[in-house]
Amino acid sequence: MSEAVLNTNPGAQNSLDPVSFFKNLADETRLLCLLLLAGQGELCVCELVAAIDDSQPKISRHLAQLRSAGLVSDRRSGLWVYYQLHTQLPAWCHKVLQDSAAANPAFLHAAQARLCTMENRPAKSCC
Amino acid sequence: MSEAVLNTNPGAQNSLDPVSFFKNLADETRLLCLLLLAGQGELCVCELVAAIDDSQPKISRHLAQLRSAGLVSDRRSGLWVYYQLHTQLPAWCHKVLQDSAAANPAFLHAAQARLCTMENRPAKSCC
DNA sequence: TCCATATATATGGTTTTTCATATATAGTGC
DNA sequence: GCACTATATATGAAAAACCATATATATGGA
Repeated sequence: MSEAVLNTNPGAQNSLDPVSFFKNLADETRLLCLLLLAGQGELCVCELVAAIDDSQPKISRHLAQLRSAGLVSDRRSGLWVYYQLHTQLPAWCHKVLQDSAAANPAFLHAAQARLCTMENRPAKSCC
Repeated sequence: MSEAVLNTNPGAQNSLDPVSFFKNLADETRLLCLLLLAGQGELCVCELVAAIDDSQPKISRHLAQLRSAGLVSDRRSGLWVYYQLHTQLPAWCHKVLQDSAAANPAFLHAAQARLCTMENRPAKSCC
């Protein structure tokens, strides 16, 4: 999967213009997904659904948007699809996400708490 | 002017939530305004109109939105109204703007060039 | 089959843009 | 001082474009 690419030439990673990038951050659901992924490394859809406490189609749709913009990549493992920040995300985008997460703990707190108390988490993840 | 404030208690500056912040950056006109202001310090409306090369009402509307969100402040000097990044902008927001400007020279280049060759600039500004 | 995830369609809502006009200040001549 | 004109900026209202959500349905692996 994850056929979405930032651009066709694999070397340079400059096709993500700043306006598109910020458009993707300008939604609570997507920003939560990105900042949670920035902190946790990799999460499957059901973990994001539990953390953000919203409907599965809604989360899935926003993840698809982030994927087609090249901000995240996905991999399937059995039933679950895991998302992470795209490894080829430009450095400045990564920095913006890290800085935003660090500067806004209150924005992430509830979601992180729900993630940590989630029952039957599929992976060996943290917390 | 500039009755817009980030919040009512003058001390803490936390009322700007990250989603609202990024919504304000998620538009080409507004992002150009912000990044130009981040680089130039202070610009009047007519300079921004010339740099961005768009209609005056459009620029004015977006500036009003940025002002009411608390991202910029304005002061009138004679006929001209000068805008700058709000001095009480949270540090992480300032950082995001600086990093974005530094990482995306191509996004700003044309506007900066138009600004520098602008005729009859009102102020003693740079270039 | 069941479960996790993705997608299609319809709909409601928000954002953006444009045009025309209004307001504010400055300058000039009287 | 007052009237008139010019320039800079702001705003009201309507149209257009865009975005997000819900429901229902589909897909694909175990």
